Amino acid sequence: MSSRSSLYLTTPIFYVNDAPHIGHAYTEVASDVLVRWSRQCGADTWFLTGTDEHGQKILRTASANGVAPKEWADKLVAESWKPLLDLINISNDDFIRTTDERHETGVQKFLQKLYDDGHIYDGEFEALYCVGCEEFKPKSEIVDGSGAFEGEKVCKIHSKPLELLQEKNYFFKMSAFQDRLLKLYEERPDFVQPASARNEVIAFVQQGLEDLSISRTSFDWGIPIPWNSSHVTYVWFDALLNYLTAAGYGNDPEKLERLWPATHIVGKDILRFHAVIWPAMLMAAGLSVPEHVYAHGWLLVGGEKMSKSKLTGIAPNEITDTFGADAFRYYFMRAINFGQDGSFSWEDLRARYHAELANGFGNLVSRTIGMNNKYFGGVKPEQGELLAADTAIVDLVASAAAKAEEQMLKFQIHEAIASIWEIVDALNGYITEQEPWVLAKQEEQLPRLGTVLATVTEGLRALAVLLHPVMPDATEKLWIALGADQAIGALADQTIAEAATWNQLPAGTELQPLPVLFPRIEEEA
RNA sequence: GGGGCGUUAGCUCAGCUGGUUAGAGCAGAGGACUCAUAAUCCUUUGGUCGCGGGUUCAAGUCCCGCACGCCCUACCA
Repeated sequence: MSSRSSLYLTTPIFYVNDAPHIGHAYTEVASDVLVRWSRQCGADTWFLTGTDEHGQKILRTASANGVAPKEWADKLVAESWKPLLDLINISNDDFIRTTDERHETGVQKFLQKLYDDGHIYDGEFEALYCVGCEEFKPKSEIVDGSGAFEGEKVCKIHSKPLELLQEKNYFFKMSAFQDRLLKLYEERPDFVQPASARNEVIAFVQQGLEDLSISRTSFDWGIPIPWNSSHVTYVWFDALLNYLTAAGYGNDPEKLERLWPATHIVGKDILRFHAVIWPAMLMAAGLSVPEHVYAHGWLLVGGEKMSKSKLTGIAPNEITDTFGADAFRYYFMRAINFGQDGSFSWEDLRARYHAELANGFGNLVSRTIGMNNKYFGGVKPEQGELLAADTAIVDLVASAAAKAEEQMLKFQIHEAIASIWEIVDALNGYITEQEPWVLAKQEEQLPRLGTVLATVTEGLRALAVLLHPVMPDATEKLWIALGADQAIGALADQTIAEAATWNQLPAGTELQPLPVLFPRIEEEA
C-alpha cells in the first residue's frame, strides 16, 4: 500500500467444497489486521470476503451427498464459512457469494461487454478427457501409463487411458495483453508483492501467454454465458469477478467509483490468476488494474506444506478452543513472516503464548492495574515532572508507532508487531527499574510514584490502540479496565497517528476490574 | 528436462551493495527483586554460517561443483 487515503481489501473467496483449515483462517486474519489498522489510520476502508460456489467439483460433491449444489453451498456457508469469520473475529464489511444475484448479473454484463468489444471468440478446446472422471484433465493429473497402457497417457486417478476430445468453447484473448502486463510489472514494481512473487509472475508471462478458455458445456453448475446459455462460465473467470461485482459493478457506479481499485491478498498458489489473468480481464474491460496483489506464504507443519491428506491439516477451532481467537491472530501474525512460508508447531504456539502474551503483555497489564489499585485506590494517578526515564518511554512509544505504520504499509505485519512489542518490553523494564513498590514505602515519593504509574498506564493506553487490530478482544478488555471507554471513547475510534500522544487518559480516571487477558494454559493437552 | 529459492546456535529466524571478536527471541544456566498471571529485570552457556573448491588483503555475504529440501514450468476453487 503506497498511501493511506483509502483501502478496498479483499481475501480470496473460498471454495465451499471443504471445511476451513488454519490456512484459510491465516489469510483472513492477515487481511483483517491490515484492514483494522487501515481503519484506525482514518482511511476509507472496505473489506470483502466470500465464497466461490460454482464448478464441477461442487456439483459432484453435492450430488454425492444427495443434494442440489446450491443447497450444498448454503449449508457449508452457514455451517462452516461464516462461523469461521466469527471464530477468529473477522471484521468484513461484505460477504459475497458467487451465487448471489448481484454477482451473476454482474458477471454476465462483464462477459457481454468483452464479447461486444471483441475480446472473446469461439474456438475448439482440445484436451485429454478421462471417462472415469467425466472431465478434461489438467496436466498435473496426467501421467505416463505402464503395463498394458505403456506409452499412453493415463489418468492419475483411474490409471486408464485418456481420450483426446474436443469441445466448443469461448476464449478470452488474453495473449493480446502480454505486453501491457509486462509493462505493468515494470512500471509498478509494487503491483505484485513480495518481490519473489513478482519475479515468478514476470518469468511466467515472458514465456508467452495463450488465450484462456472461459466456458464449459459438459455441466451446468455455473453462470450461463449471456449470448449462449448452453455454456456456463469457467469457474475462475466467474470467481475473480467477485471483487468487482461486490463493489457495485454493473449496478452501483458510485460505489464502484469509491472502492475500485482493490488490493488483493492471496495465497501464493493462486497468484497467477490474480496477477496475470485478472489484470488482463480488467484491461479488456477498460477498468483499472488492482492496486496491489500480495501473495503470502504457506503454513508449514513439520517442514511440509500443511495438508489434509497428510493429516497435518488443523481446524482453526482446535487452536482457538484452547488459546482463544486473539492468541490465534497474534501467533500467526507475529511468528510468521507474511509473504514467506512459515513453520507452525504446537510447541511454538504454546511457548509464544506464555512468553509473549501471558508473561509479557498480560502480566504487564495485570501488574500495572494492580499497582494503581493498591497505591492509588483504583484511579489513574497524576503525572508530575517527567525524568529522563519517563520521556524515554514517551519517545519510544512514538517511534514504535511510527515504525509500525511504515511496516504495515509494506505488508510487513510481523515486523510491525515486533515494533509495537518494543513498548511491552520497555514498560516491563521501566517498572523494574523505577521500583514503584519501593517508592510506595516513602511518603514523600508519592508524586514520583504517581508519575511512574501514570507513565505506564499511558503506555498501556497506547498499546491498546496499537494492538487493537491484532487482538481486538484483549485490547477491548484492557480499554475498559483502563476506564478509557468512558473517558476517551470507543477503542476502535482511536487513531494510530494519535496513539503516542501522551496524557490522553485524564488523571483520576477510575479503573475497572481486569479479567486475566491470557490465562496460563496448563500442560497436558 | 528448464528456471527459481532455501540450508546460520537445541527451536524459530535476522544478517543490505563482501570488512572490526556472526546476531535476536524462545529454551537452558546463574543472580536480583516482589507490584504482577511461580511473573519481571540483569548476566550467561551455546554456532568449523549444508559439503568441497575458487576469487580477494578480507566471504555467512561473490563464483563453480555437490548433497538435501521446497516452489514454478497455464485452466490445481
